[in-house]
Amino acid sequence: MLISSHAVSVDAKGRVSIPARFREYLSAKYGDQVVLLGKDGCIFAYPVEEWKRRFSEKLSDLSTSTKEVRRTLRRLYGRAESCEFDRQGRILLPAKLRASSSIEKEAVIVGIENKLEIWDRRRWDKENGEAGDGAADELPDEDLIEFEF
Amino acid sequence: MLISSHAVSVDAKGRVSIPARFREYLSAKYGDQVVLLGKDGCIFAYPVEEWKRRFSEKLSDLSTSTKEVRRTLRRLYGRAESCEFDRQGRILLPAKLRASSSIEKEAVIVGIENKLEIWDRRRWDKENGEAGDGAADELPDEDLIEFEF
DNA sequence: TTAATTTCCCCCACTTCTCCCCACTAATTG
DNA sequence: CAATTAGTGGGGAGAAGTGGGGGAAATTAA
Repeated sequence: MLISSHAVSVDAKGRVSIPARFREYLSAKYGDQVVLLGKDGCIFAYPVEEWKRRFSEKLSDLSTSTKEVRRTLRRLYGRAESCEFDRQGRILLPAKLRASSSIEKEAVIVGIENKLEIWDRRRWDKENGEAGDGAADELPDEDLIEFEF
Repeated sequence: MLISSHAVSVDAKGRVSIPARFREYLSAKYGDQVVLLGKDGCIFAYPVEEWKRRFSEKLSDLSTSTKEVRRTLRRLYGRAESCEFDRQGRILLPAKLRASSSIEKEAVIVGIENKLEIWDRRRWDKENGEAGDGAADELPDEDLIEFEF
């Protein structure tokens, strides 16, 4: 299971190091290929098997006979990017996705169960960080969480 | 699995470079021959085996005794074009198909599971791009996707 | 049948980008 | 505190994308 967040830097070539713990888990369980998808102002990184499970498998049997289905597939696949770890355990974030998620020099990588999210650090702090406004108290009550998400 | 979109240029002779990742996947899995078919204002490119799987095999079983079936086959096969990669990994888009899909100088090639789509860049941006209309939010929610189709 | 024209495809040259490798620094562990 | 691992950064080789020249093949015309 993936969990926790790490601040990392984005180098001039647009690469980010995937924290070792995440990488070990991903490689062992899924292999080195991940699928990136810009969403919610950040980048989702699915292990490719996880992507297939969530999307391909559900969609591949669907008839493509309606225009609406073809359109949805286009948007989903067209915005995704497949990429692999380099030998240093980094991935290259395509310029397109960096732009759409405002990621420049500092990023935050968050492990969420079986995918990663990659955020621009400022945006992460602003939207999800624990700025001194007692945000910690805003965490959902465990007893309620199962109904809320 | 094919995934992601790439902007490419169309040269004066009507050729487009198929991005290396797509080409590798296609050649390894299917060989070098693809079948082009104009549809939805773009060009669909099926690996020939995929074409056969989708159409030939399903249709050859059908009786050709009805006029309606014969007519459908005529339209499908009549509009399709077979072509191969050249040594530089490019394909020549027949003028007919370029015209019907408005492809001129800039194109976008999209990998969608097991086929490619080739779009005029402007049309792609307009119909499927992420212009600031919050289009990203239109992506299907993973959890809902199975119920939507 | 030959000549003229067009189409297509191979090859080459150039630019850009990707990824490997190496080196350095920071952090972690024993 | 030493030793190992993790993260960061850049140089450079090779691959990928682009565009054009030229020749072979096919088509059309004479």
